[in-house]
Amino acid sequence: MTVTLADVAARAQVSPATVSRVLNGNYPVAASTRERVLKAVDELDYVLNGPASALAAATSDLVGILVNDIADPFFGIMASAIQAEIGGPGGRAGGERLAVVCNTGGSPERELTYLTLLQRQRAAAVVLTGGAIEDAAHQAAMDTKVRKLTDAGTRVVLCGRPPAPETGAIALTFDNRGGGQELTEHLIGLGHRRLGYIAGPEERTTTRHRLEGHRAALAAHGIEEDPRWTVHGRYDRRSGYEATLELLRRDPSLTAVVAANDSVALGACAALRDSGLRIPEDVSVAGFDDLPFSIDAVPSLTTVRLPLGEAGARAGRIAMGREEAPPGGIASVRGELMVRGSSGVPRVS
Amino acid sequence: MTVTLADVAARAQVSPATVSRVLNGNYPVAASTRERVLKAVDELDYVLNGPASALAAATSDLVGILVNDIADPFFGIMASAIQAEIGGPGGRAGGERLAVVCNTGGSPERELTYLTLLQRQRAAAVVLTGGAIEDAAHQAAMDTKVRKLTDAGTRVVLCGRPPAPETGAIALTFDNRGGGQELTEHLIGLGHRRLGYIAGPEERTTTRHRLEGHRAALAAHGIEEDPRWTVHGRYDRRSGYEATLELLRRDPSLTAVVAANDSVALGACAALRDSGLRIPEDVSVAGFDDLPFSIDAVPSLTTVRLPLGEAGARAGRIAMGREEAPPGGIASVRGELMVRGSSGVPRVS
DNA sequence: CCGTATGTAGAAAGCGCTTGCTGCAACGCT
DNA sequence: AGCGTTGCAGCAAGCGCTTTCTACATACGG
Repeated sequence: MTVTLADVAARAQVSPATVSRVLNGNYPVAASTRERVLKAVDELDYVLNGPASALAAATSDLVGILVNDIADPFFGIMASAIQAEIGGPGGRAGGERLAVVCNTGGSPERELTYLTLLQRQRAAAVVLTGGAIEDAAHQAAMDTKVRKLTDAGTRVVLCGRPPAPETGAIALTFDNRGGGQELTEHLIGLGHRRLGYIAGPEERTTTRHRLEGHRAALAAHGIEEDPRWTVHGRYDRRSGYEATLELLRRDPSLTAVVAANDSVALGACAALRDSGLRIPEDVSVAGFDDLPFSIDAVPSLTTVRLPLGEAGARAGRIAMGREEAPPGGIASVRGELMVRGSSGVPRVS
Repeated sequence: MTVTLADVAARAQVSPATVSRVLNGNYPVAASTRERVLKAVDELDYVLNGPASALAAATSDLVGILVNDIADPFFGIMASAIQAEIGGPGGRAGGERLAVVCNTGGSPERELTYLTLLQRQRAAAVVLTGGAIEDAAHQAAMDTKVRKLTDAGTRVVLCGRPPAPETGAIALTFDNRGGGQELTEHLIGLGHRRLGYIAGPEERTTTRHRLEGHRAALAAHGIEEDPRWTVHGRYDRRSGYEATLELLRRDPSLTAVVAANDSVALGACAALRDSGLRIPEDVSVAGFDDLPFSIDAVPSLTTVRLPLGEAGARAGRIAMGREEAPPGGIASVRGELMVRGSSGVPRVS
């Protein structure tokens, strides 16, 4: 059978208690004893029984990271940063923490399920990333679940997600509204007056915030928005392609298209090109997020850079208690406007 | 304190054993009793203690998925497919399986560490994705570790990774050699005779296999390879950009550049463009993998499509024992040549 | 030289669950 | 009617750790 603590203890001629203490390093053990134990551990190739340890200690080394779509670099970059900060030494029992990412696929049910699963595993912390779903019932369910986790001592931090008051969770929100506004103001500054907007799925907070920023910019410059100028889609390229065609059909005189994110913007570029329009001479395009591929687009994409890596790292540190939580448990992270080749002055009409 | 099985039992007026059996559903329980138990579970909002359960049952609901780089869609797509197949109902204790992805960042040490961590958690299965590192010591260490896992009853499957004989792991390998050969033959068929090759990191099996395929194609057509035509880099765009510049410096007369993967190919396109060369009129470019963004490149990328999603799904099913392992525990998955705009007949020199 | 503080190790009681075995009705068979 | 089945439920023994409490040296101050 597998080697147990007792086997190690026998071999090192000490009690199981001592072995446990050496491994956990939270109790004085004489250097000579420690050495003997470590030697036995090594010789027997002992691997701690995680469940047993977690049961006895009432907490585990597991940390969960929830993402909407693991195939989307937006989440991949964030998850990578979080995991880098969380994983590694520092766990219990002389071990590493096990930072794991869970892919919800954007489904509210799976989101909840994963939370339950992590609760069941007695996870040490949980980081939730990405925009939330604006459904009252689901949000309420999430909030109670989160509350339960924090009550049980699991640290919960939200990264790029709106705060959840009264749940004990710490939030690092992206200022999507501000970024959206700045982006559209840039376009307006170039002279655009007829701007199409490809929004994300209606039920996501991110979608609403970016759109609100866009509208705030229009309003600030006295531009009256034509209802035909906004189309809702998904956060992917395909959707951007189709939405752009629809936009063009509704109003061929648009001089700029603002997309919900970079993937959508790429789709928009393709659609424009396929429609025989040049970027930015005929139509300017703008994205959001500044994912790595955005700079490779031809022309490269004007967008709002979100500090995904930095925010993720910070969220990770907070989850580990290595960095203080922001005052009030809420911090807003700003994006940075990246002006590149896909936006230019509008054609004279 | 938290609700335990005993609390539920008390409330339902049955023994803890019965509650456990209802939850696990692996033992006959009278319908009326079951109902009473379920009601109590619901009323008390009971969440199973995972560690306790895993300890007693000597196995857990955890399934690990190891990836080299979570921010890379190549792995994201595969991980997503695997997770979709593995997660969800079917776990023990009326529960879901917890499919988690672990980001090794391509580091051999972290790869090993994660395996230990998963072993410690008594994971039910582990899926390893991506090419392996060609370092004898590391491979030996990995093999013993894997052997230990399979011996302990953890199913291990390799997805897009070379087989590890004698370890008990099941392998679903990508035919990188065949794909690489087919790709280069396509270029040769168009008339190219001077082909640059941007390889991945030297120590990865994937790199070697793709390069071998490329060389096999050259050899098959009697083209003698100039050593200046091959450059090694990383699997990212940046690397592709720099490598292409280097290639151009070494031999400006190249008419085609074959890249280690699509990201590298994108970088190559950018470098060529920045050097005033047209694609494919002046230089043809080819990638590998066919990630979603490849079709958006301008011109769209000629590449080899790897069935990432299908392979991942299959790996997931095998890991769950829901699909039979291939004969001999090894299967090779072929890629499909996608001829698109980035490859054309060479300019007349 | 004795009482007390100090440093280190062991004994043992769980942590909350699973499961082999036992117990007991109710049932059907001869 | 007697007895082996069958169907459900409970008992209790762990699973392999952690941790409190106890025990024993040794060191130290008065």
